[in-house]
Amino acid sequence: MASSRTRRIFQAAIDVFSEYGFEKATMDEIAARAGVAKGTVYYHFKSKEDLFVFLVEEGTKLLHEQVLARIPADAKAEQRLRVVIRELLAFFRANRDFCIIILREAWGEEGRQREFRRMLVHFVHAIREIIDAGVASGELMVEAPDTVSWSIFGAVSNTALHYLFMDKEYDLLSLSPQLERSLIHGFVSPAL
Amino acid sequence: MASSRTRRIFQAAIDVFSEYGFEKATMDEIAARAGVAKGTVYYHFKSKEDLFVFLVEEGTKLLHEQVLARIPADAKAEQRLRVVIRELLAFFRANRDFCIIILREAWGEEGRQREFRRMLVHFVHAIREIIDAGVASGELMVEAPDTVSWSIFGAVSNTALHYLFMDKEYDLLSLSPQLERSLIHGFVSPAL
Amino acid sequence: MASSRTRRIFQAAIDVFSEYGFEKATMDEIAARAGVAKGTVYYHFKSKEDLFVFLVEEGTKLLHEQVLARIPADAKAEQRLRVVIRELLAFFRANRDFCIIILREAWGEEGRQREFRRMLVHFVHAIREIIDAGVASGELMVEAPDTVSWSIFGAVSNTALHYLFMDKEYDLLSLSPQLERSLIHGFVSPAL
Amino acid sequence: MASSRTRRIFQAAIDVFSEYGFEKATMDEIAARAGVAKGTVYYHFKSKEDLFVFLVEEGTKLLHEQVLARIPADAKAEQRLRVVIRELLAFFRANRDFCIIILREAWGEEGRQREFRRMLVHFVHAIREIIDAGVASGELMVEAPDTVSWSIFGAVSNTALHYLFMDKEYDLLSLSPQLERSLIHGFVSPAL
DNA sequence: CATGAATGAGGCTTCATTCAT
DNA sequence: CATGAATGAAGCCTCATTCAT
Repeated sequence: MASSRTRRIFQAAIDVFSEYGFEKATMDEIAARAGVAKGTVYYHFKSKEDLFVFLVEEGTKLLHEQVLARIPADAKAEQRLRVVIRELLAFFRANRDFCIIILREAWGEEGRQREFRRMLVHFVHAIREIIDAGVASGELMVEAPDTVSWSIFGAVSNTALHYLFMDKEYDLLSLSPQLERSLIHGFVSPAL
Repeated sequence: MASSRTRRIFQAAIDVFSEYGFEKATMDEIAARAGVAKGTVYYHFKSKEDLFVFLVEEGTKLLHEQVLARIPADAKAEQRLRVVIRELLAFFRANRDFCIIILREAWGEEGRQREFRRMLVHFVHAIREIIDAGVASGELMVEAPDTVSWSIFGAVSNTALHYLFMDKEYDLLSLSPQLERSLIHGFVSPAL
Repeated sequence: MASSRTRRIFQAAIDVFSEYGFEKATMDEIAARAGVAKGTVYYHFKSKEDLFVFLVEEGTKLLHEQVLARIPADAKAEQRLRVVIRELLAFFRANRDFCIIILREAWGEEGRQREFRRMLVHFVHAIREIIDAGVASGELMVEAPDTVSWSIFGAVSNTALHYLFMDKEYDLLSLSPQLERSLIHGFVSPAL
Repeated sequence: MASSRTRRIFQAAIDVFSEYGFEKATMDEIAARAGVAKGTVYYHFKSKEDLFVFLVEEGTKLLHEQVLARIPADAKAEQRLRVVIRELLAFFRANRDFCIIILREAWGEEGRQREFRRMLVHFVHAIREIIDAGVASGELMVEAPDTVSWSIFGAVSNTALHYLFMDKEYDLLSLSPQLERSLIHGFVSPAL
């Protein structure tokens, strides 16, 4: 990702993939939005698939930097989970197009789709470790940590996706308190 | 959906769409799996898009019959939410391919994608009504019923999807107790 | 052309052919407009081409009855030419769709196109005979009777076509005096 | 129409269209005759229709250059009409295929057909202006200049078409004196 | 490094025709 | 006689990829 030419093409690709999906996106459109000739795209990326693979790698890196790396190592489990939820929403807001791509292209048996799932699995695994630690310390009570980890991820990502498609500019961060509360504490009235 | 021929083609379409996604699925493959000539597919459905539209309609009907219609009208909110979760999982198990299609093709701006979202919105709205009733009766305590409804749906569907892609035959119903518990009551140890 | 069924289909064919042209017309549309099943069309006419051949035959007959047969055998050449022009315009008015088909499909090397040209040649030959007779009697002075015959036919038919496409209901007969005069006498001011 | 490749394809298109007509012509055949791959045709012209539109534009230009621009501005009306007839025949001879296409595809309601008619209307209008001028100067005596203009055009074009289909190599220019004379002066014997 | 013309495999769709009922 | 479901050849068009400049 050295040259700025490469980056311009890459950004155009994210743009186009998120708008059309992998199959319907065309290399012509990507080249046009990047403002380069089609041959140039092929000079920097060997194929359409390759462009997509790059996306996964880049995304994994970003997810690390912008979400996982920000989880406080020494806080309590609940607090760490709250941070995950909040930062994941922030990540969605900051990388809208990219997130749409991932969540749309993760379910299937094509090579790139497995790649995307691997990335999600990796992320969910991080959630799981927080939960495991919380359980070990007696702070949390979770029978099926794997299921719970996926359901947290699913709840946050699907909800975010829904609001983004309702309104491109929706401030996802405002959902954070509600999601944190309902996911961690549930919503049955304590009184009952 | 009268003739059995029509149904055969429709089933083949679900099959192929779930395996390849809308864009990559080919009418040739659908015809081959249905065991008819390509022209026959077009005799029964006027286009690829049309086949997809049928899918939405059929799916909406199934979702109604197999999930929404089974929610007990007079039970308590918590109980009704548990049923929704359980039946949704059962629905995923019974209509694996169809569900994969929906969740994959729901996010985008194409006509069929909006159609799918409309269907999801409809379903989530049903969850929301249960929550509203529970809040009205004091049984539940929910600040943001919309967000919570989407997060329930997202949690269940994403988790189901994940397990299905890990193992086609995974018994999704076994996830039900865990999801019911963690979603409704949260998972912070009561002790703390 | 016995049964009324056959006639209904034939009329529908003229309708559709004149609207779409031979190639773009479909047997489905013809069947639909005739109010019969597609198989029925094939029961009465062996193929699309066959339907077209019928058209030529039928048209030739009509042209005979409605134009050629009305030329007074014993009148002077000029008078007979005037009748030809007038009756040809009347024929266009009465068989609008059919005439459009003929003039559109006459120029090409396909079998049916040669057939149509044969029909035109036959008609133009009738004009030529009038001219020849007029020349023989000293009434007319024509160096190239063949060329003149075609140019009369071309002038009348093209002009008619133009007005019909400007206005479906245009009264073609009103063109008759003008065409008769200008074709037979020319239009250079006699004074000069 | 810059590159020679583009021109080769265009020529092949005229060739094929004139031989088969718009509907029956295939892009495969055009590509084959141009000696390029099918994709190449689409690289230069975005659709079959587009190729046809080009034809109209190109043809309109040629008609201007080769016919209309050659009409002497200061000659007498009769002389100018003679030139129109002569140059139109020359145009038919020089652009045989193109002319066949135009006259065959001008009558119908499709977009391209209206386009072709527009072109003819433009041309006939030029004839009409000559006639109008001749009438104004007292040189001609024409009651219905519009009808006469169309009939001149129809006479020349239909006659030319007929001879071309009889003999591809027929020397159309030899028809000019006959057509000029019979159209302008009529053919009733002056003696009578 | 960059270009963009050229390619051809492959996809969607149409439609004349057949044939079992 | 009549039907309409079924067929498959054939047409239009797209687009990832290559390559000579």
